[in-house]
Amino acid sequence: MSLDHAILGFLRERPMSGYDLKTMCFDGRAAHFWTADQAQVYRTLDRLESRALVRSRTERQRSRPDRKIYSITDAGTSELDRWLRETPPPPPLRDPFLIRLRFADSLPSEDLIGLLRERRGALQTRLEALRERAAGGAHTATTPDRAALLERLTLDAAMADTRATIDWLDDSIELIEAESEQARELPPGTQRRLFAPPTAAEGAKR
Amino acid sequence: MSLDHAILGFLRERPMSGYDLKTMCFDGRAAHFWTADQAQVYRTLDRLESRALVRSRTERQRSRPDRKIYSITDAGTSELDRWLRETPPPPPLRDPFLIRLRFADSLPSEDLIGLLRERRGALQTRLEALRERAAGGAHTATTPDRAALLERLTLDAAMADTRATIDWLDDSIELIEAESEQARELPPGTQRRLFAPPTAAEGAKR
DNA sequence: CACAAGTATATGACGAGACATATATGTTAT
DNA sequence: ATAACATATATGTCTCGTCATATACTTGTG
Repeated sequence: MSLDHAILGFLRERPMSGYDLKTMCFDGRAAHFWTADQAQVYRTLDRLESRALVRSRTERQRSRPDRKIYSITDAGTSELDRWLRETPPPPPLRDPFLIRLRFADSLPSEDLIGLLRERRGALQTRLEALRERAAGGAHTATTPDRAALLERLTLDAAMADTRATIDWLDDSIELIEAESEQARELPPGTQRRLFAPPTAAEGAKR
Repeated sequence: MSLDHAILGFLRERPMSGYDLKTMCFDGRAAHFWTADQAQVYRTLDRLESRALVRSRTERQRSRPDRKIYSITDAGTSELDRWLRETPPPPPLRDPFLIRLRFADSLPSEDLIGLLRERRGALQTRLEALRERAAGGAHTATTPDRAALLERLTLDAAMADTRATIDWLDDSIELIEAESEQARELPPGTQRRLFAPPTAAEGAKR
């Protein structure tokens, strides 16, 4: 259902072809909060048209394949506005990386830390890409344009999320390093232990 | 694939039935990073057994339905350890709420802000639940147990993520309020504008 | 006594999403 | 020349995940 409304949203801004939606939107402006497969975009457009939420006209091009330009209908606009007011509960968090981490106690400490550092690197790269997009973005906080502000906020969300995860990884690496030090000092059997704060990271925020 | 390995991970800790996996793990200890439908758990166990990664024995109970207790095989343990070392790129972010936000410029400011506040409330509730779980958790940062530490880190991840999103929502609400003030002062046509920092929130962190 | 809830496993049906492949044409690079 | 690439749409197929439903026994509640 999400993809349906994402497409309605983009088509309300301007009519577009499936190709445009895929390349400009789901591989571009929306890539940091929603992606979509090409096949899925076309099939969703079909379905939306059959429900009369969008309509299409074929645009003939010289020396190019025809384009099917979709535009939103009044019914589509109503449906979008109705959907915008819904407040479904946030979906449960699901992160495959946390599955890996949760069961990685069978790995040597070095490998485990390597795993976390690798992930950190990937997220750092992602964060830099997001920052570049934000810098080049339309709404550099001066346009009194609601849509541009909201687009900017979606980028902020992605950046906030990525940065928080990086910080968590840094804290986690430290904790694991401290714990593996400790294990070296106190070989199995010796069950005395050093003090460590409540896994740090968890200050008295909010 | 993720569910396969989550199940292998839990079964490596101790043999369990599908019912246990569903109620204790995917509705309990793992719920903050992975969930699974009951039907999917049983079907995945079937598949893992047919691949000889787990085996089952039927435990007869008096005055209760039989239980099929699954345990991990050597092949299962190898597969889990192999998988643990994989470093796939982080999956693209996907957040249905951000679709809604992105296209919510057709809503009146009050409704838009209501949407954000509602979400904030839901996340605050989630955060409190996570904090309780963390407080009651096994690893209160004193056990020198790698598995308990890693379990704790997954909770930290969920809390960090949730808190970051709440902070972002607070910043966003402020920005939208500021913008809608501004719009009231400068009715359409009047294209002068007030100063606003680069959507705040984006300090010079990291 | 009826009914709901807890324990326990299983199947049918469907939608969402990913991947591969097919088709057609023109331009650009090797 | 030929291959690769960009433009443009479409279909087949598969996995993952969700929802509904079926079965069967027991305990607790009204």
